[in-house]
Amino acid sequence: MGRSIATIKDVAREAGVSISTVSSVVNGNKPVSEDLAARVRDAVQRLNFQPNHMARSLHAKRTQTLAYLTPDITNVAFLRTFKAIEATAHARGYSVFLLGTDGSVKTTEEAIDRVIGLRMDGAFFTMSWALAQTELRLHRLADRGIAMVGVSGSYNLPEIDCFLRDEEGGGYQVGDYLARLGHRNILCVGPLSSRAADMRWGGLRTALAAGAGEAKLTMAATEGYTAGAAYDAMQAAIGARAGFSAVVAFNDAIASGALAALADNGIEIPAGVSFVSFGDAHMDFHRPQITSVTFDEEGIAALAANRLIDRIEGIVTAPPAHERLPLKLSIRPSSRRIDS
Amino acid sequence: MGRSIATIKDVAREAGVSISTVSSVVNGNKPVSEDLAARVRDAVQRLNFQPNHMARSLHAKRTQTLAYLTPDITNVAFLRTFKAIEATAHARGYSVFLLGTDGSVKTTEEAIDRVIGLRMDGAFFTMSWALAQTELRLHRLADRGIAMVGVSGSYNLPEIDCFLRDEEGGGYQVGDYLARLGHRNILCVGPLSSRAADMRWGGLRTALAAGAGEAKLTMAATEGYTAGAAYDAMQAAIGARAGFSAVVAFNDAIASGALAALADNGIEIPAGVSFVSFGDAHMDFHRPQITSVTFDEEGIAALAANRLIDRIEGIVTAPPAHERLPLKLSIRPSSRRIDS
DNA sequence: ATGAAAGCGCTAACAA
DNA sequence: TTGTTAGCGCTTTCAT
Repeated sequence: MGRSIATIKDVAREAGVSISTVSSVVNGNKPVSEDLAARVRDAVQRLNFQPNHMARSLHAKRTQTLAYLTPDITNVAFLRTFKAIEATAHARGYSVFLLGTDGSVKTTEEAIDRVIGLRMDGAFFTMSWALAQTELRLHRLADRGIAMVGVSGSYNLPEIDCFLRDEEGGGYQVGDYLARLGHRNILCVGPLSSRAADMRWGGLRTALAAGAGEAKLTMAATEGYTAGAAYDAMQAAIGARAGFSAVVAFNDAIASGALAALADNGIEIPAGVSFVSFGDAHMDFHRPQITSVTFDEEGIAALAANRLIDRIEGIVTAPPAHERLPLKLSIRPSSRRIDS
Repeated sequence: MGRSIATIKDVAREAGVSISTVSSVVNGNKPVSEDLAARVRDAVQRLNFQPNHMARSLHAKRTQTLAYLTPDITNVAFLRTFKAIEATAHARGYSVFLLGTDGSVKTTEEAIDRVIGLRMDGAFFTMSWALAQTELRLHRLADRGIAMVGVSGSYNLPEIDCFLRDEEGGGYQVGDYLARLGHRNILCVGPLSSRAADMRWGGLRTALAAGAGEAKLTMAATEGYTAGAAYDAMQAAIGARAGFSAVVAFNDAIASGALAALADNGIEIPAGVSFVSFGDAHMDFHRPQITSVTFDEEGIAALAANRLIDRIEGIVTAPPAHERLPLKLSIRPSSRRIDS
């Protein structure tokens, strides 16, 4: 146990060469005679040498670490994004920290402090509401030359690359679909004061207006994004006899709470009511399967990761791009045609 | 943007003091006259100085970073553990990397490489099967003085502190409960060659033997831990008319696949069959609610995190402890009494 | 092709 | 109390 870790110096001594020669061999960036190179490789092997990352970073002023900030590390969609980001990052030699913000400004600030403190090279942001509140302080990162990109979420920050979802388009697809099935009274369950919600419900409303003369949209507002809140909101809506033939849930967590409330009231899907969700592919095994708006998390993640690293490494210097990636409506048996 | 980041030197110049004075003020470990201290704090403020973590670590030979290795970063139970670990770690000044191993030896090795490469101070391991396979190579960490503790999972590694779950006790509770309800034919869905499975089914069997003279345990083996695999296994068991009155699922992912298969075959819970799961509290909103074995993830995580850090900081030097923390059976409406 | 030496930003002896 | 200085382990000129 006492055996201390081998340094480049130890390797140099062991191989009988200078430390700069060792460095050249290890990094393979400077020509070295085969003879010495072999001896160095040998010594590295014997001593189990691994370059000290701290020393390297200190010199390079780069740490090869990134951060992924997201409001809820428990949300499967974000996790899938993280995983994909990590894969790309690892492939390019970067490690990434998963930092939860709990959707609170304070925790977000702490996370940002951490990014700065650890001198991370870049950060991915889930473009959520709390983040937008923090926006003003994001310059702290920019000032220090820390690269940033936005993923998922709905807020577009003009200063940075953003790879977001076409929420409006997604909402439109849902509305269009429901309208075609003959639905005229739709209950939306989800948070009220969220940009994402505005866009989703907005798209929905547009489609309804276009496709189905008279249509009514009722809101069942949840406090926050939890299944519990959705359960309560749904119970309230049922109690109020809101009179709806279809329910649209803001996301899978919301969906699962709403579905539970529906079940507890003996309302069956799709017989009693049709159900659609903005899904995180969380509920593949729910029965009946839920029609939902899905998204290529992995694709967007790879895009974002490569862009961030390209910025860091100076490969891309163009002005920030703002992309809205398409959502797809996966139709499953949770909705049915009704007679008007 | 071009503005480079302030170093301790800049602060020293700005405040008109020596760098060691700045250091003392920043770290508050050496007495400094109020006059100079104030000037330093001012300069720090003005220059927005934050000590360079790399430089610090280089000197300290400590990075204040930890790793949490787990087979599936998508599993809610592990994530909750991670979150709790992170909370404790942050409170004590450490950051933690979430590293997925996909339950594969190769990926686990890569994760270990990363731990070494980044010179992390310690690592949490989910004591899974793949990890046990890697066991022999874990000495690479030990050799370098990297602290380790095991959490969750079932494998006890004698060399390190382990905070595991009392799987057998959990299994026993399930068996006891089911036996009391009169069940004599029980189907177990889950992986076959897993230590955790052995222990869970073992406890179950013991309880059955103790409580219910003749009882039959049938295995529906899944390949891996996915809901998809469970769905297939359950379908097969139903097809084989295995004749069971109760199903016990290995975990929530398995449960969700099995439940889907049951539903697709028109078998209702608990009317058609009783259902119990080793749960990750993933399914609070499933209907009917599932009786399940639950666990205090947060508690174990805090325990493990504090222990790991205590080891790193030399606060604890006692020989490795091996604790098995109790599981609790949360009874919900998914099981019913049957007549024998 | 090889090596000596100067930092990278910080901490901690050691002097003053 | 304050300042000077020698590293921590590595990369990278710059000589040789």
